[in-house]
Amino acid sequence: MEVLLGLLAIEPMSGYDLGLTIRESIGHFWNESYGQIYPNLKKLAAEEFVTAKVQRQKGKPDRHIYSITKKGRERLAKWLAVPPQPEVPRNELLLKLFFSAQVTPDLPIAYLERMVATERGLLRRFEQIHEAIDRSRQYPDTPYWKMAARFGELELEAHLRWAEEALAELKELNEMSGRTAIDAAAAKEKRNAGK
Amino acid sequence: MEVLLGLLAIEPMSGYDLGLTIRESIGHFWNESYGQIYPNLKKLAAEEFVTAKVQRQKGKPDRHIYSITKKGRERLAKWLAVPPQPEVPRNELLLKLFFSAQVTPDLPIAYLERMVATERGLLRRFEQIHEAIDRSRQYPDTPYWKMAARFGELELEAHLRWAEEALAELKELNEMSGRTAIDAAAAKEKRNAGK
DNA sequence: GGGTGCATGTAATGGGTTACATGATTCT
DNA sequence: AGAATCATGTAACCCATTACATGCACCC
Repeated sequence: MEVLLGLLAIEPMSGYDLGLTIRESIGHFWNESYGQIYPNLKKLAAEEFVTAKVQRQKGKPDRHIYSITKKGRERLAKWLAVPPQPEVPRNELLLKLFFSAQVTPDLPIAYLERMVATERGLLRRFEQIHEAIDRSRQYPDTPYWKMAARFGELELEAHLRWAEEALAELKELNEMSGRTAIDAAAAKEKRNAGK
Repeated sequence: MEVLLGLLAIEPMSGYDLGLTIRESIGHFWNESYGQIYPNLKKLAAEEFVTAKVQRQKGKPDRHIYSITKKGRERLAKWLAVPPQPEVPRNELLLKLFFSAQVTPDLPIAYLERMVATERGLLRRFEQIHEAIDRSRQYPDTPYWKMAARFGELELEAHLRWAEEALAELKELNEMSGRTAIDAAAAKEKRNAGK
């Protein structure tokens, strides 16, 4: 709901564009589906937080370009003044890892390797985001946009460092899984005593 | 749903205990409310993934102790074998920061300072979690539990480093906000050219 | 000819939180 | 006396995703 207001405060655009913009520029910390965007735009228009102009097109459907109103800006400012509530995280990968003693270690190993691959790709995307922000020169916004992007970058780096550490340990566990649990525990004791 | 199965695979317990356990040991990456736990336990029992035993108490309501069945373990293993889907993140703080050009910088400054305070507290909690895991000696599980806790730790550290970096920049922006936007932009240009 | 992109929208479905209700005990 | 803890459970509600529907244009 308020994301729409926030983005329209930067620039008027259509519901479709809002979807694209959300995915491309704030997708790493926020998400909104079209099944949410279109009905919410209607509600915002009904309460006069935004106004719509129809733009006819040939061959393609009409575009509804939404602009924020003064009333909308007030509502946005009011929302921005509400301290953000701590989120309830849900990390399925960690949950499965937590229960992985129930299966063989090669399952979590595969998951972490997949995670490393996708996150490495994302890391490169952040460089592009920074460059895009630098090019845009939308003055008062840019420092905030960069901070948000930087957050994603630092978090990703932390994830990758963790994943490497965890993978090393999982592979050790995997090698030991041939022996019995007691042997494995003893081996670990010995190693820890050694250093 | 499957969290319940996973936790009951470690140890039989009541719905109430499941709620406490989730909050205390996996609360940093997963959450489940009682409005979810109790109905789901009923469903799991109806499909024979778990069985219940009633434990009478004086003064307090009866406790329903749930245990996982063979069928339940199979279902858990099957679920663990499904690759975890990448989550849709939602970070309200970052979203508000992203739009903060609409307000004065002291708003995001306050939010980040609050975040730093709460996360520092959490960081200390992680030490306790590690110690608790070390004490428990629940053999095959402990390495996985430690990895999950380590994830939370590293992520927190990354957040804190980011917050310090961002706070420094926000305070700079705040000092400049007395002058006009053009002055501020010019000042930044100069600084960047200087180094 | 068939897939993809543009562009809007609705309906079904599912997931989850919050609030409420109960009732005894223990702590402040 | 009043609040908090133990312990279960239900119902109302909100939010969100997914699937579906439409229809033209463009590319292979």
